[in-house]
Formats: sequence, C-alpha cells, structure tokens
Amino acid sequence: MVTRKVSIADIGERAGLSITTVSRVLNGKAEQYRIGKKSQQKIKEAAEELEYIPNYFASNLKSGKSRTIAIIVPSLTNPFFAGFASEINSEVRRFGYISIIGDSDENNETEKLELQQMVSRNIEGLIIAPCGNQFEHLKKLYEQGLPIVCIDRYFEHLDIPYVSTDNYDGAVTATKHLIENGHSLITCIQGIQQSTPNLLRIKGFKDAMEDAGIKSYNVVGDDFTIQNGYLETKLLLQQKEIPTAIFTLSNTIAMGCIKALKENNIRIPQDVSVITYDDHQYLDFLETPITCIAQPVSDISKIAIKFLFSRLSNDENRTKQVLLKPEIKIKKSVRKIN
Amino acid sequence: MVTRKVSIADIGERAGLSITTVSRVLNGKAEQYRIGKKSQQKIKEAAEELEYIPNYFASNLKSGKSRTIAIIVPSLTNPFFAGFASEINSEVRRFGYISIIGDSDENNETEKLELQQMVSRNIEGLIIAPCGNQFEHLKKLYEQGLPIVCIDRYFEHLDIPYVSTDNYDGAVTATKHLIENGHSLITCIQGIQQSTPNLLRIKGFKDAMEDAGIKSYNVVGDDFTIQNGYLETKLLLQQKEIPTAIFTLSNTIAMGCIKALKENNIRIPQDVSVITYDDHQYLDFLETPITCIAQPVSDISKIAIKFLFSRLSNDENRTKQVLLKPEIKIKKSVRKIN
DNA sequence: TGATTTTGTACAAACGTTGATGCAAATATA
DNA sequence: TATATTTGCATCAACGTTTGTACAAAATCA
Repeated sequence: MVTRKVSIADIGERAGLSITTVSRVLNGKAEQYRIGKKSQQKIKEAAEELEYIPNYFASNLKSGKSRTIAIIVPSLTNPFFAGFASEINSEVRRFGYISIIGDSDENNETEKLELQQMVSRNIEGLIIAPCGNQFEHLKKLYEQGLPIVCIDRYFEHLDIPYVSTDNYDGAVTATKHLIENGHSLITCIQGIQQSTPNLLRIKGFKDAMEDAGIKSYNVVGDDFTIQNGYLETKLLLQQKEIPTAIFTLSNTIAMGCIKALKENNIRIPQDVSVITYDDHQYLDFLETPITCIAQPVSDISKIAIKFLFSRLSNDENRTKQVLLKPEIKIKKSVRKIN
Repeated sequence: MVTRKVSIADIGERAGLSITTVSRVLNGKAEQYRIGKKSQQKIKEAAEELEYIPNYFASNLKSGKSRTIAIIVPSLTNPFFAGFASEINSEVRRFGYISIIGDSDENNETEKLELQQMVSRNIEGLIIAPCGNQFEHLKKLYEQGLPIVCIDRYFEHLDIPYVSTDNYDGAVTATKHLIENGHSLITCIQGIQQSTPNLLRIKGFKDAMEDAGIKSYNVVGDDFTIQNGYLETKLLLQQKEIPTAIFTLSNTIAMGCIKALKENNIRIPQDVSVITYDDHQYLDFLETPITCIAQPVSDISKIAIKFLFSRLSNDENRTKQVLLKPEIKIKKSVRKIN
C-alpha cells in the first residue's frame, strides 16, 4: 500500500482521546472499561470517517491470537473437497475468523510444508483431511496444543478429534446393494491402502461379501485419484473374467473408472454396474447417474467447525470423535441381474 | 499453542549472539552485514535445534510485508474457479508467499466484506475474478496502491491489469461452429449482463449471427449459475418454437441447461445441440460430452501471478492487460443439420 | 608505533496493538 | 463538610521482529 494506513492513534487524535480508549471501544470492551457514551460515539465516528481498518498483525502480535483457521485438503480440484473448503471457509467467517486453505495434492511432504507455513502464521486451529497415513507431524502439533479436527480421513488410534462418516457401514450398505441386485462378481477399487477410511471400507466390503457367502472377490488399486481408477479399470478389462459390478472407494476413482469403461464401450449398467463412495453434483449429470454412498459434507463441516470453536473458546479438552451415517443415493448405475 | 514459541531471542541466547545478528542471519542478510561464518553456523544450528518457526506477525508488523496474496473467486464449488484457486494457491507458495482464498458467492456485498477482511490482513496483492459489474471498491484499492490482477472477468475501461481470454473471439468461434453445422435457430443463455466477458460474448454471438445473415436470435438469462441455466432452459422449452441449438455462456449455465433438457427427455445433440463457454474435467464425463470454448486456466493463473509479482518486486507500474486465445474443443454435443 | 580502515556485532527505537495499572474528577455516603 | 466510592480515561510496558546507527576489536597501513 502506498497511502499510509490509518491507525488507532489517528482516530485517537481526531477524537481527542487516548489510543487505549480507542482500542477498547473498537474491541467492544467499552462497557467493561466504562468508557462514556459520548466518547464511544466520537471514536466510532472518527473510525468511520477515517475508514479505519484494523491491523491484525499488530493486534495478533500483542494478543497472540491470529483469528485464523487453516484448512488442508488433498485436492481443491476435487469437488468433494472443494465443497468442504467452501463450507468451512464461509463458516469460519461467521466467527470473525479467516481461513487459509492449503492443497496437499495427496502428498505427505507437501502437507507438511503447508502446515509449517501455516503454523508460522500462528493459526489457532486446523481442519484437515489428511492425505496419507502418516500422522506424526499432526500428532506433534496436537500435543503442543494446536486444536485440530480431522474430516473425512482420520486416525483411529489417535485422540485427535474427527468428524467423518461410518465408513464401514457405508461400504456394507453399498456392497449389500450390489449383492441384493444379484451381483457376486464384484471388484473393489480402493484408495490409499493404509488410510483409515479405506481400511474400514475394505473391511465393510469384505464382511458383506463373506456374510453373503461370497468367498471370491477382488480388491485392487492404491490411490484416491482419477488415474488410479482409470488404470485399474483398464487392467480389469483385460482379464478373462470381467466383474459384473465395480465398487469404487471415491468419486475420483469412479470418474477414472467411468472413463475407462466408456473408452472400451462398456455400458453402465447394462454391461457393468458401478457404485461409488462420495457424492457430488456432477455425478447426477453423467450419462448414467452413479449410485453412491453420500457423505453429508455440509454437516461434517459444520460439526468440525463447532468442535474447533468450542475447543477454542472453552479450552475444553474432551476429545470428540464422531461418525455420521452415510446415505445411499440410488441412481441408475446398478442393474438388477438374475 | 500451549508450549511457548521459540523466538530469535532464544536462538541468540543459545548461540551467544545478539537478537540483531540472529535476525540478519536468518533473513539471509549475513553478507550484507558482514556476519562471521562461525556465527552464522552457530545461529543456524541453534535455530535448527530449537525448531525455530518465525513469527510472521512480528516481522510483518515491522516490515509492513505480509507475504500474503488474496484470491477471490465467485464460487469455490465451481470446478472452473476451483481450478484457478488451486493453481494460484500453489503458484504463490513458490514465491514464499501464502494465499488466502475468498468465495464471493457471486455476491457483491460478500465480495466487499471478504476484501475488507483481507485488506486488514495487509495483503500485498489480490487476484480476483470479480463477481459483478461493480468495481468502485476495487478501483479505490488499486489507486491506493494495492496490486490487483483480474482474471476471467475484468473491467475494460479501468486500468487494472487483467488476464482473460478473448471473449469476443471465443463467442464468434462458438457461434460460427453452430452456424457451420447448419443451425440458425440459436438461443444464447447469458450470465451477469453488464459484466465485461458477458458483454463481449454477447457481442461476438450477435456479430457472428448477423454476419451469417441471421437476423433473429434470442438472448436470455442473467446469471452465471446452474439455476439460471436450468430456469431459462425450462422456459425455452415451453415456447412454441424450440431452438435447434443453445449457446451457454458458462459451464454452470450449461449444467443447468443440461439438467432441464434431460428432465424433458430432450436429447443432446439429436434434438438440441449445445455449446458452452468454459471447459472442465467433468464435461467429458457427461452423457454427451459438451463441445466448449476452453479457457487456458493454468496459463491465465501463471500469467496473473507473474504480473502480480513483477509489480511487487520492481514496483513496475505499467498496466498489463492480456487476452489469451480461447480454444474450441469439439466433442459430441453439436449435431450437423441439413 | 600510532593512525586508519575493515570486520563483526550490539544497542535501541520503532511497527500498531493490547492490557495491567494508576489516578484525577464526579458522585455518593456519613 | 470530609471521606469513600464510582466513573472515565490516560500512562506505560509489552508482543517478536527489523533496521539505522554506533562502536569495540582486529587487521592494515604509514
């Protein structure tokens, strides 16, 4: 900025009052410090006229409070996570906070670097969908006192709060839906293998299969990306025996899968049925709307924010871990077979 | 944070050197101030051991530099803008800066509020896709010396730098494509009417139509949203004469349009052809991949950042306004008719 | 050997806030 | 009327940096 900024000193001068008084009025502590009505009025007017904009850096330096929350998601271009970012971003502002958004690009090192940067900005809290199964850096920060809430992905054996969905339940529901529609030759394309949601989804898948007496099934893949979905599907299609249904463990995997199927002229659901974890807007616009296990993004975001701010205000330490019920949204990608 | 943070004073103590010296070494000004090699070494080691993380608030307060860039887009859940946010976000970090992302929600007031918040954080620069045709707040900030670069949407008659695509050219290309495929009954669904890109696209559309000797055409709509696309298409379908082709001026409008067509069992392109401005990943996965005028998001982002940082470092004031060439991506949504 | 230059570092004053403390003036109480 | 209380505000010292300046000690020179 070229023009010098207006400081509370300028306001004080104009109003004929001290810096301290200005600070108190502008911070809503007028009552607490018994500042007279007239003085309050004068200060507010002066601030208005001078178009005062507080300098957060100065106030943070003094107070140690940055009024900043960090959000880290694995990929902003994934509409599922963009949804989280957007929701949380606007929710945070309602508390007078601001958020800085980081994109870890599904890369642990990037995640750490982002986090470092953010910590040096004195973030007061962090909402993160961790990209991998590494958690040391998070654990350390959490133990140092940084409030953290994990969303979507989390770590079962740590006491870092999280808000996610019941991944096991969702996977069971999805698998049962396929089985009820007559499928038994099912392949599951998974994401990052050691991540908690993935483990639980796989467990749900396996349990549902075995409960139905189906002993043989395939689990392939290793990443929550379009490429992984595409590649694994391409490989699948080269096998002698093509499954009648595919269960993809994320919307990105689903997109890759669909692309591969389309390239090979395999129709959904006539030739292969598809069901996926995660919903998003664009899933409805596809050639065949894809049946999915939808996570309540908005609810998760709001609860996560609530956890974070209750921790920030009450300094309440009780670890909160919540799993919401996912919902199956039946669209048109699963065919009933004999 | 509960544990007290490490300050340069702690490092100084450990290294047996003064705060000043520590600051200079850590800021790479050791040579300039002739700090001895040994001292540099000691300081770096101490910083390492103590896991020093600089306090940006203090340094910014003193230096006035926040190393923060603001990004404001109309909607983070629109993959087109999420793409910008993601690109710019990571690009900015390469300069040692951080970015804060705002979502104006296509609302002028929200945009102003976001901006206010950001300015109070001493942002050093702003990259914005303004939501409307109001620009006073931007103009003012720009004149006060805040470096601003507009992307996608901009203001023709202001000297605020911008990076966008040649909207006129893109619209002409799209319209010609329809005409060459035999269409003459074409409706255009537009976005925010007074916005520069919209005006230019409409101009391109009209010019192309009239150049082809087509006198009668429709322009409807007033918002870059899915709802607008949906509603206007619904209305269109109630008319006696349904157009043979629809030209939507954004990907969101296109999605709404497609939804409405689908609901009414109107096939693309057999019954109605569709072409749209803006590309994105998911457009390829639709039932009928939609032919579109693609904007080079990555290039735009990179150039915008380049403009911003050249301004920041050289304090170079030359206004830079660039229009990149959009590219038509022919997919399957336009049918050749007699 | 004394004067001059170079080298290496420290001191102290900001930056714009906040918060503890202090102290008159105004008001209430005895 | 003298004392106690309340009201309304100002003074001052931080917060963790950066930066202009000052100043010994070491090295060089005459």
